[in-house]
Amino acid sequence: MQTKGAAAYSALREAILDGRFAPGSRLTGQTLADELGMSLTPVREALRLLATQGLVEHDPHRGTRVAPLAPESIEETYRLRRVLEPMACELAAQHATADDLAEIEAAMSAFASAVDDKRHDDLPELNAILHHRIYAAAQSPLLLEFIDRLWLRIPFQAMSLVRHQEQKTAEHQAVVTAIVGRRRKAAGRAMLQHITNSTQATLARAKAMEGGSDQEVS
Amino acid sequence: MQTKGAAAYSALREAILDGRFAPGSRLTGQTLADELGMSLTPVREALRLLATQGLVEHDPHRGTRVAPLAPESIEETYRLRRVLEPMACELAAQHATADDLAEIEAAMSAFASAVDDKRHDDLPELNAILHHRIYAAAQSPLLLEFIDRLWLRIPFQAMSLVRHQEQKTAEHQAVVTAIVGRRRKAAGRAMLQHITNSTQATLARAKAMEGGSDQEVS
DNA sequence: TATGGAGATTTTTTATACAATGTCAACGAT
DNA sequence: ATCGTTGACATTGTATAAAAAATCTCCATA
Repeated sequence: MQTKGAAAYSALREAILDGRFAPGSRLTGQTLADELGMSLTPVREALRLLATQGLVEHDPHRGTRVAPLAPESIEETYRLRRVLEPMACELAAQHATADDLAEIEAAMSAFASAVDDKRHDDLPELNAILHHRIYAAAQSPLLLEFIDRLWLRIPFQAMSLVRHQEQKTAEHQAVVTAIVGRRRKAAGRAMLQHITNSTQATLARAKAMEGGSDQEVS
Repeated sequence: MQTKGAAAYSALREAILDGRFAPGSRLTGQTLADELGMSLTPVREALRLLATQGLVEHDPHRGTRVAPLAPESIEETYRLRRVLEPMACELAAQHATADDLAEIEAAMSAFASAVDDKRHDDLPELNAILHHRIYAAAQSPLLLEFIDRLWLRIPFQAMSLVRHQEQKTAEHQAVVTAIVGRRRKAAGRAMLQHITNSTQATLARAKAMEGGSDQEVS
């Protein structure tokens, strides 16, 4: 079983990304501890972790509040994604082991099947797994960690808007094919294209719902 | 007065970077608490913070140990530096405020003066300040954090080898001039050149001293 | 001799109690 | 009437103690 600190962390993280806490609202330790059915200590730990990841802001002796996630921070996230994730794909095309490739293709099939079967609820998870496996194949732990940090800032939630899934599948397939074929530059270009397309959709959607919290992912 | 958690953090951080704890050695909470003259709680907090920054590794119920920085990770560090730091320079050229530019030029002068006066001991510090101010001007907190992470992996220490300081000054000056002149691409190129040159020196030096710990920086 | 496990020990994790600090409202002075 | 001060209150920071988990030791057994 995971530690309570970890449990508190994921619970709070999910709650914040789901928008269950209004941005800027205060998070008092004891209250959260009561709600989560645990003591103050693990809750504090979770809050400190969230603070280092920028999801909450903490001032000594003054408390922690959920970070008001500015629209420009979404832009920042995607700017970094456009640089780091294609880079990871290039490295993956160079350095992926046979095992890596097998896992990537398995994740690709799983995603494609879910699209075919219209299992829309599974898509965010499968999408995340596919991306993560690709990046892991780059054999660059620090780069992987940075990318993970970026993904922490992408709220999953509903992800109910499942239009264009066929296009996303095609884009994913292009990336995977390039990596398996060891075509370094092509892999990077394909991922850049994929992210650019997603960005368009996300920013448009974010603007449309104006302050709404769920977004297009991947 | 700062909180004890913060005090513990900086104390441990400095100790680790100074090499006072051997990489891979175990950091047990109670022991550290005794040495620092405080209780376990703030020490734990500090350790968690250090873990998010990659200076220590933490496994649940198994303890935390100082991260063993692998030699191949030097290469990884520089690969990411070559991407992220030029990117930050481009952004700085676009978004730096008047205050940012003033601080950058002040840091530039300070570095140049130190070179002229042969105050070699001050150079690593001044170099770090200059770089950091440039990156801070990019107005991209997350990018700044990533770059800080990279710099954590560059051991400072001796840095006694102070050859080529005139060249480094010239390279710095080129970056600063481009940023002040709002020449985005030129700023990125100049920094890339600077880092590439440093990389050559660093890797050569690292290979030469084979396992030695101090390196050419910037 | 090698192996496997029960108990002891160490270390981490969590809970609870206490201290320190900041906030806010009521009050008084200018 | 406004501004500053004081004190009660709420909340965070720290210490200490108890609980849980992992590791280690050592002996019995194959």
